[in-house]
Order: sequence, then structure tokens, then C-alpha cells
Amino acid sequence: MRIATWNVNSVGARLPRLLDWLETREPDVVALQETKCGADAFPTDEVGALGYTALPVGGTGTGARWNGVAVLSRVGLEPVATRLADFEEPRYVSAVCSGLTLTSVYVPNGRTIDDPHYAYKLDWLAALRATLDDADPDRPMIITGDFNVAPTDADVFAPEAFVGSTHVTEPERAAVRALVDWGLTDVPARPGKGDRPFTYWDYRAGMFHKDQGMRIDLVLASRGVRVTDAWVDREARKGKGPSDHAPVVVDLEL
DNA sequence: ATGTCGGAATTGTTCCGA
Repeated sequence: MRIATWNVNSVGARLPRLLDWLETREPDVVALQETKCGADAFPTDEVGALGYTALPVGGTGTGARWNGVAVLSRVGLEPVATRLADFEEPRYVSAVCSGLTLTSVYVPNGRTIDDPHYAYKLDWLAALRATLDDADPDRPMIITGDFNVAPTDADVFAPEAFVGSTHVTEPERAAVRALVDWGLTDVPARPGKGDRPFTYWDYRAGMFHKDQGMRIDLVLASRGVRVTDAWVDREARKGKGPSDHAPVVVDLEL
């Protein structure tokens, strides 16, 4: 089975690239983030034409312009949950696909350390950990998506550039470690370039071309999943009109 | 260089969030 995660930064703006990418990479199950559309506006028919069932979760009204997540599957899809606990923002969707419980997450950004959104981010991550209380790490499960956390200093291009910023603070990293300590593996992916598997590069200042990136899109897999390969699809970040994130593609056996 | 995007309203430019 091939799964992938991708923060597409608007599924509407990215639709031609998303469809091309699905045809090229042929993933069985895909976790999408930042779809930036309501569930009713999701391109269900377009991905359906390629054989995928979609489970989109989005906001309503003007709120539909932010956040939004989805699971696509061509190997069956049984919905499990469309929100995290009592958090209303569309940042969490979970489904069982051919025996694999896969959850797509778009963890709140946090903005700045003194912003209320930072505390909200930590609360959100704590709630994500709490969803595991009743789960079994020996069963096949993957939590994947844009965590907006770089787990270690090696996961940013220059740690000194991030002093005082979100994404690298100890509480954020501890929140991710709590997921790993429960029984998940932060799946190591082969880099698309260089020696580090960055997944995000700011659009500005040629950061992609300088490979000044961050590894913030993670695939956390339970012991019930055997990974045979994992890599950052850097090609999808190239060219005209890319997302600012690259997909992570993972081949696995259950 | 706070350097670029995407979405939407305050539209044909400006704002917010990332």
C-alpha cells in the first residue's frame, strides 16, 4: 500500500497539479491539508474520476477559506471522525482504509509564542494525544499531516534563525514526542535534495532553491505498519504554481 | 528585504494568515 500526505495550500488553486500528481504517483490513500474549501466545494467528482473516494472536512461561510483537511482513498474508506474532540476548526479527519486507520491533521500554526494561538496549538496537540488513550499501537494506524512542529534542530535549515519562534519550542516538541512515546514512529523519509528531508519551504526569497526548508510534515506510524520506503516528493514543489509544501510518500505493508 | 502566495472583501487594490 502507498500512502502520502500533502499540504496543498488550497485544493482549488492546486487541483490540476493534484490530479496530475495522483496519476503519476498512484497513492492508495492520501491525507490532504489546507484544502481551504468547504466540504461541499471539494472536488469530489474530479478525484472520483481517478478512482478515489473523498472524505473532505471544511469550514462554512467565510470560514471555509482557512484550514480544511481530507482523506482520499482508492482502497475503501470508512469514516471514523471529522473533528478532534470539541475543536470546531476543520483540522482533523480520520478514516479506515483497507485495514489502516489513517488520520490527516493540520495542527494549528501557533503564530508567535505570546499569541493565544500558541496555547491553542499546545491544547490541540494534547487533545490529539488523548485520542490515543483508547487505541492499540499494535494495530495499523498512521497519523500524518502538517504538524507545524520541527521535531529537532536538524529539522530546520538554520536553528539560529528560529530562536524565539514557534515550531521549534520545547513544549511543541514535547507534544510530538508524547505521540511517539505512546508507540508511534516518526517515519524517516529520504530527502528530495541534500541530506535532510525538508517538506516545507517559504515561498519568499528563493528559499526553496537554497533548500532553506523545514521538516514539519510528519508521518507517525504504529507498530502495526511496516514501512518499506518513504521519501519527500520534491518534484511536486517545483515549477509554476506549487504548494509551499512537498508531499511525503510512504510505501508500507500491514 | 516582511522578499510570496491564496482567498475574499473593502475588488481591479488591500487585508489577513501562513
